[in-house]
Amino acid sequence: MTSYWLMKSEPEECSINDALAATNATVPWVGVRNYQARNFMRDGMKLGDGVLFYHSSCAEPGIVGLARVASAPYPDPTQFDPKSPYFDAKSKPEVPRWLLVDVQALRKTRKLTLHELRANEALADLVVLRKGSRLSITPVEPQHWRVISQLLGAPQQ
DNA sequence: GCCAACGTTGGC
DNA sequence: GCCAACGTTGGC
Repeated sequence: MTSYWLMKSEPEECSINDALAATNATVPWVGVRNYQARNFMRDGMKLGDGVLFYHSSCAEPGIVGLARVASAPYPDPTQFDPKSPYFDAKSKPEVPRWLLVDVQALRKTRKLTLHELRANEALADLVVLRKGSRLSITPVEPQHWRVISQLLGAPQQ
């Protein structure tokens, strides 16, 4: 059973273009340091799940591409790298605290802005739009996925 | 840069 | 196990 997810990335860290330019258009989703988001990757995600690629912390946040879950969960190597901003001194290699999945970008879409998402009544219950939602990974209900797919339209350059 | 809304930490 | 203090996220 395929599930759907929305994954936030800061475009200065890893934009949809960066992901598409990577080998196999696949990037390890490093840096998740929130237990709830980690648990979505660990317990919820399956290979091939649909992903909405979202740009956050930028001038115009919004969905910018379609992607898919491209690996099983595995330990995030940056937690063990003292030079990484994501280093976690409390995490031991024997018992990794933080996991990630590989994400394969499938295509760029037009930007479906946060403003546009909020304006759409059919998306009123979209998890990422809930008041106070801060998670970088949120589930997307199938009906929301369908609505968003419609809104995204044809592939963009 | 502000700040609301969370999540985490650590003293007790 | 409570909860105050602190840190983080992310839109604006």
